[in-house]
Amino acid sequence: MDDQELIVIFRENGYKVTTQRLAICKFILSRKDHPTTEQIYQELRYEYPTISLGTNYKTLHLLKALELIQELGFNEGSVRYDPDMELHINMVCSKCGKITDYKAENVKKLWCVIISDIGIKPKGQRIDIYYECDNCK
Amino acid sequence: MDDQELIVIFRENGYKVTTQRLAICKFILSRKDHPTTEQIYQELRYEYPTISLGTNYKTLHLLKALELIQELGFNEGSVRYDPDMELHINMVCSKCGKITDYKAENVKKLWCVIISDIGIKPKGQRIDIYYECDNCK
DNA sequence: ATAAGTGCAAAACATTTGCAGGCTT
DNA sequence: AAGCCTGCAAATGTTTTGCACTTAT
Repeated sequence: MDDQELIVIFRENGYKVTTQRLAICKFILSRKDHPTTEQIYQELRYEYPTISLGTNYKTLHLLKALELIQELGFNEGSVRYDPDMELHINMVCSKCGKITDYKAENVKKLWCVIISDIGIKPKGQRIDIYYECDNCK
Repeated sequence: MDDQELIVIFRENGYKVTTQRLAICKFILSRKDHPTTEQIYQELRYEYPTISLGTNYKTLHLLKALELIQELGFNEGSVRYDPDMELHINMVCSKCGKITDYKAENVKKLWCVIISDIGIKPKGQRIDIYYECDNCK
């Protein structure tokens, strides 16, 4: 997603376009490693030293409300953000905590079978697999 | 799981058997609604008015380490506990937050297919479906 | 008797909120 | 010009930690 698309989305939803918002949005939307709030804040401070934690939180909530990112609560006392809104599996290393996404056509098909078995219309889903990643084993 | 089984598990793992531990364990193991730490604490205080929050947290961590319960982080700023360690789907109402488990043979079969597709040995998994429950819609 | 567990209170974190000043529209 | 947005700081909420006392072994 480029700047222009983001700007249109903000304006269409009645939100102003600010430097901070663009920066936070572009940052999280480009990351595939599901960073925590703190990681996002710390990395943004390199380029925008005066950016505040509050703005960081508010903007992430905004992005969630706009359904551009997904919030994943973990039990390490952290919330992580995932810009992939499509059906996928979060592969979580139970040692180092690294998360990568797994996406495959077959997963989608099987998931559809499960959904129709249950007989409800989901608003969303979250699928985690905990394992030991290559680096850790 | 009855008292005797729990007592054996504690002793075998080198943990002492105390009134508080038994109470907290029996409570959470019997609950199917994935209560939060606070809910567990508040409910236990009716019967054990002097029980402390610290003990509550420590015992829940112990149970997690013994793999008797699962800790599910949500993004409402809460951690919930689930005594069902088998493969199942957490059906989470996105309005009222109520969680019920969905378990079916078919889910297990399909899950096995997904796992073998990915080609790793998972240590565990978490599957949530967000929807609107009957009461809320 | 000893070591581990409890309760309490303080400390450590994470997140939210309120508000004065600044920036987008 | 008006109102939303930002940065800061204080408030809130949750979880962890330290320690003296108690209890299980």
